[in-house]
Amino acid sequence: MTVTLADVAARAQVSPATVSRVLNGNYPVAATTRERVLRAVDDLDYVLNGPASALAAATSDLVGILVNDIADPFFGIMASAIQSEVSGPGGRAGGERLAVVCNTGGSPERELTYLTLLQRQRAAAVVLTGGAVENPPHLAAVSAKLRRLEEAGTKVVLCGRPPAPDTSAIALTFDNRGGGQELTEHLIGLGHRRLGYIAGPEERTTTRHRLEGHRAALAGHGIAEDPRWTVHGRYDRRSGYEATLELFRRDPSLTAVVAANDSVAIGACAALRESGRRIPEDVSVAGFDDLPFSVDAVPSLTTVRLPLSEAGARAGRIAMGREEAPPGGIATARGELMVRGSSGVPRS
Amino acid sequence: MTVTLADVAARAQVSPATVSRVLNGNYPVAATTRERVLRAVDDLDYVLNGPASALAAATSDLVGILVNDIADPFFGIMASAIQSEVSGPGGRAGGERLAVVCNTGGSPERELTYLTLLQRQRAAAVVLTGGAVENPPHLAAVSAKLRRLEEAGTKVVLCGRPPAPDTSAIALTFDNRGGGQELTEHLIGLGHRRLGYIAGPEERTTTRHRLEGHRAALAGHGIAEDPRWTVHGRYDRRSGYEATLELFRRDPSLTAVVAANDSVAIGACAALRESGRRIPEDVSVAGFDDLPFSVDAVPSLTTVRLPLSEAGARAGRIAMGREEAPPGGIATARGELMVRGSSGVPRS
DNA sequence: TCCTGTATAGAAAGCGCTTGCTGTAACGCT
DNA sequence: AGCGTTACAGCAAGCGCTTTCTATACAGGA
Repeated sequence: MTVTLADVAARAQVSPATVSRVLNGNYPVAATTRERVLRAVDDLDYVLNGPASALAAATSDLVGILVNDIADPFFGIMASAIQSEVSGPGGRAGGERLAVVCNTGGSPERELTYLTLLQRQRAAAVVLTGGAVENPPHLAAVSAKLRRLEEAGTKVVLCGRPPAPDTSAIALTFDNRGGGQELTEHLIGLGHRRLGYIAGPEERTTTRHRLEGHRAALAGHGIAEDPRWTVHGRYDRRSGYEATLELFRRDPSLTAVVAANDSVAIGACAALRESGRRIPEDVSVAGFDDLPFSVDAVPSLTTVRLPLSEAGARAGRIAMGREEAPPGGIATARGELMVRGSSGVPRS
Repeated sequence: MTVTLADVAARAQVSPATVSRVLNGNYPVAATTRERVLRAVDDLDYVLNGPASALAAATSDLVGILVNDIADPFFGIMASAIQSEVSGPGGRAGGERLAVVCNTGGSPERELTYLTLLQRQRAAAVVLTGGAVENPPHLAAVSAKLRRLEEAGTKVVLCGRPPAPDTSAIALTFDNRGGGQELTEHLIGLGHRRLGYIAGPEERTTTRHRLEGHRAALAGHGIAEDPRWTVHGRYDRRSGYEATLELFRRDPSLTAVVAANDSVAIGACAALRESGRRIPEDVSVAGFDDLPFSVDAVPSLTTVRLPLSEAGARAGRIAMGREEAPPGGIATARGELMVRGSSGVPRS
């Protein structure tokens, strides 16, 4: 059998209660006794039984991080930042909290399943990252779930995600709308009037907000939008590649392509190159997020930088109660326009 | 208070034992009773108490996945594959297992801390991904930890990592040595005789094996290696950028740069471009891993494709006991040389 | 010297679930 | 009719910890 608290107690000649107190350090224990207990723990290689401890104390050291796609650096960067804050300051996995990343794959069902699993584990906190699916029943289901989690004492933080109605979840959102608008305005400023837009999956807040920003910019400059100029796809390179082909099949006269995110933009670049169009001489391209590889694209990608790491870190700290929640429970971070080589004046 | 099993039992007019059996489905229960219980569960919105269940049953549904850097797609892709297998076939997060990704940041201490945390949670399985730190005391500590985990009934699988001595951990490794050799041989075959090598961090198995392969290729073709031609760095873009500058400062006559991985190679490309060297006309570049963005680099990157997703999926299945372990507990996957635009014949 | 206060340790009652064992009908067999 | 089976359902004993409450010892004050 594995070593139990009682074994340690026996070896240290104290009661189990004392061992527990030494381990938790939340009750005065004489220095000599503590010594003895600690040595016994060491001698026996004792490891606390998490479930038993969680059951008795009605608390747990699990913190859940939900991401849409763990293979996407967008989420990886946020998750990494959240995790390092959750694991304790100083970068050590101290504080002894187990930060766990759960990959929903963007599926509403899996999102709910993971929330239930975390609820079952009585997680100390849950951080949901990235855009939400905008399907009303699902939204309601998630809100209900979050409410129950909060009732059970789980701290809920949303990172890069709009507020959840009827919950007291803290929301750290990105100004996707403003970023999208600024980006398109940059292109318009360069002289572009015929802009294709490769949007993300439908029914996603991120998709909608970025697209709204784009359209606001067009409208603001009196540019009538052609419905052929918008294509929806996934948030990946492949999708950008295919959507670009489709876009130019529909209207070969486009002078710019705005993508839902950097991965999509990279795919768009590939498609343009293969079809013999130069960037940015023939067509300008813009992305969103400013992921690490974007600066290395050739030409480097014009995009909107989102403070993923900062937001993640903050979300982690709030989840741990180490930072106060923003007033109103909502904070919005702006994106920063990064003008690089992939955008230029259109060919006349 | 939250709803307990007893509450459900009361509402369904059965004993707690029966409710437990309905929920676990591991004991015959009359259909009508089951119905009644299920309805009560639904009515009360009951969620099992994980810790209590784990304590009583002495098992848990937690599966740990250790990665060096969650923001790096290399690990993201493996983690994603592992997780989807762990969460049950069909992609649903069914099977009700909580696959948790733990980010060690490449730190030996955090690796051990996470292993202890998982041991504490009595994890059902643990998958360690990526290269190991080759520091003897640390190696021994990890092996000891893995042994204790196994004693406690935790299944241990290594994915993309060499076998752990004195444990019965299943190891799914990559043939980094062979891949490195093949890659360099490709370059030599093109006519290169002066090759720079940007290695990963020292004391890492992955770093060592890839470098060994490179050197084996050189030796096999009678090319004497200049110590100035090897620089160590981190596994990221930045490191590749700096290392390349250093490499050409030391020896401007190099005709090829082989990088520890694709991110490093991308950084190398940026440095070369900025210093006015064309790829591959002036200098050829090669990476390793074939991450998704590598094909989109300009020119696209010559590299070695590793079956990350396949290996991860297999590791996940083995961890779940859904696939038999390979004979001897070890399986090695070969890399596939991907010749693309970044490598060419050297300028004469 | 006696009493009160302070510091420390122990006893024991759970936390909410699982499961071996013990009923107890209903059924089919000889 | 008698009895072994089968099919469920319940009882109750933990699982290994935490924590409240109680006990003890010693110090200091009156």
